[in-house]
Parts: sequence; C-alpha cells; structure tokens
Amino acid sequence: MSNNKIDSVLLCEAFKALSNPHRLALFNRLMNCCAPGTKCSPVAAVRYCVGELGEGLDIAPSTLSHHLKELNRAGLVEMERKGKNVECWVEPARLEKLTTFFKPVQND
Amino acid sequence: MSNNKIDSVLLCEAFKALSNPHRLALFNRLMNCCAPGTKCSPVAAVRYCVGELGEGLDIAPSTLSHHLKELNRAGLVEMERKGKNVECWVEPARLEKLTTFFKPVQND
DNA sequence: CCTATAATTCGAAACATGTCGAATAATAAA
DNA sequence: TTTATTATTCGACATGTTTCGAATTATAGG
Repeated sequence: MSNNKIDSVLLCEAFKALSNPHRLALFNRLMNCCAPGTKCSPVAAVRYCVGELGEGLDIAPSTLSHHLKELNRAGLVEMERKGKNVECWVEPARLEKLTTFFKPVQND
Repeated sequence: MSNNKIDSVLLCEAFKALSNPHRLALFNRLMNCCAPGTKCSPVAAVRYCVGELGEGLDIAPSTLSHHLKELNRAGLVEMERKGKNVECWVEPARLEKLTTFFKPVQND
C-alpha cells in the first residue's frame, strides 16, 4: 500500500509540531477558521497573517515566528508573503494523513 | 459543548506522547494489532505485554518501560499486571478524541 | 527460601526545545 | 530617502527529553 516507514517519520514530525501548547493553539486557530456553527472545509481555509495568529497568546514575536516555522517544517502549515504580512493556512493533504492514522484498519 | 481548554491540554499531551519515534512505533503496534486485511475494532484490542512491544526496537528495557509509562500518562495506553508480565492496550476513548480533533467543524 | 524472569525506578550524561531581546530584513507609505 | 510596520534570524540561557546501566521490585516455580 503506502510506504509505512516514510509515513511514520512524517507522522512523528507532525505530532512533534503539535506537541507544544502554543503551536497547537496556532494550528487550531488556523483549522477552525470559521464562525461556530458554520460549515467550513479545510481546503477553503481563511489565511491569517502571522501577527494575527499570535494575538492573545502572550509570546514574543520571535517566538511566534519560530513556532510557525516549525509548523511549516512539519508540513502542517503553508506560508506566503503578501506585502508586509505573511499569510498562513493549513495544508489539507497533511491533515488528511493525520486523520487516517487513527482510523482502525477496515476491509469490507 | 465541550470544555475547550481542558481538551487542548489533553490533546497536547497525547501529541507529545506520539512525538517520539519509539513511542509512535509502540502505539502503532498496539493499535494495528490485527493481521493486515482483517477488521479489528480498537475496543477489542489485543493485549501485548511490555517486553513483546519492544521487540525489534533495539532499546534498553528501562527505556522501553519509560516510554510505555509516558503513553500511559498521556491516557493513550492502559496497563495492567498479569503475573510476571504487564499487559498493555489502547484506550479507545482517548483515540476517539484524537480522531475528532482533525475533523472540520460541520453543522448540518 | 532461593532462583529466574519481567518490569520499574533511579541517577547521570548527552542532546533538544522554548523563550527572550537585539539586530536584521522586507515591504509600504510619507 | 526616511520612517513605520511586520516578520525573521541569531545568540544565549534555562528547562526538558532520551537514553543507558545498575539497583530494585514483583511474581512464579522449584
């Protein structure tokens, strides 16, 4: 099926990225981008800029930048400069990998 | 709905537990307990003992014990002594929490 | 009780991570 | 060009993590 060895390395890196409270909060903010009660596909994700994502988290800009870089390195978050800002959004493909990991094997 | 603050702490601890290659391998072994192509509910999980789980991982018994303890602390794995051995199995409730985290919010 | 097996605890060493402030880079606007 | 805004890089420090071997505990069987 799929290359299990490579997959587990990618998975491990994703989990490591999400293992920090600040990074989990940042990722969660990006993932649940829509108003509560509103349907929102992760593909059509809203693009926060770096500064907005850190609001209320009480961490230095340098620390925020570092965490976003980690999420990006892990393949969970994409980033693109847009003027003075840098926009961020969730990578749907990697998200899919994570969801399938926890599902029990089913063949029917 | 659910207490978001507590949930994120639990999630974070679970991700931290899975962020180590050895621990991810151990958890994966416990989760995919059934033969490939066989249906296997995580509820009716096979119970490996500690020593069996570490086979082929090339780590010291003390290290193995430490990692299992971490998985247990994170609420991912349950453990119970059975004679000389200690049996381990996946906690289905926590597994459910992880699967739902990645699902996009849907109200319809 | 003594021995063997399975697992855990403890202490130490090497290594990785989270955090900050200061300095730097990239862009926009006056 | 100069200034303001947004974000990143760098170096440093404190704290955590991973790993091992040695000692210890728990249990079963002679």
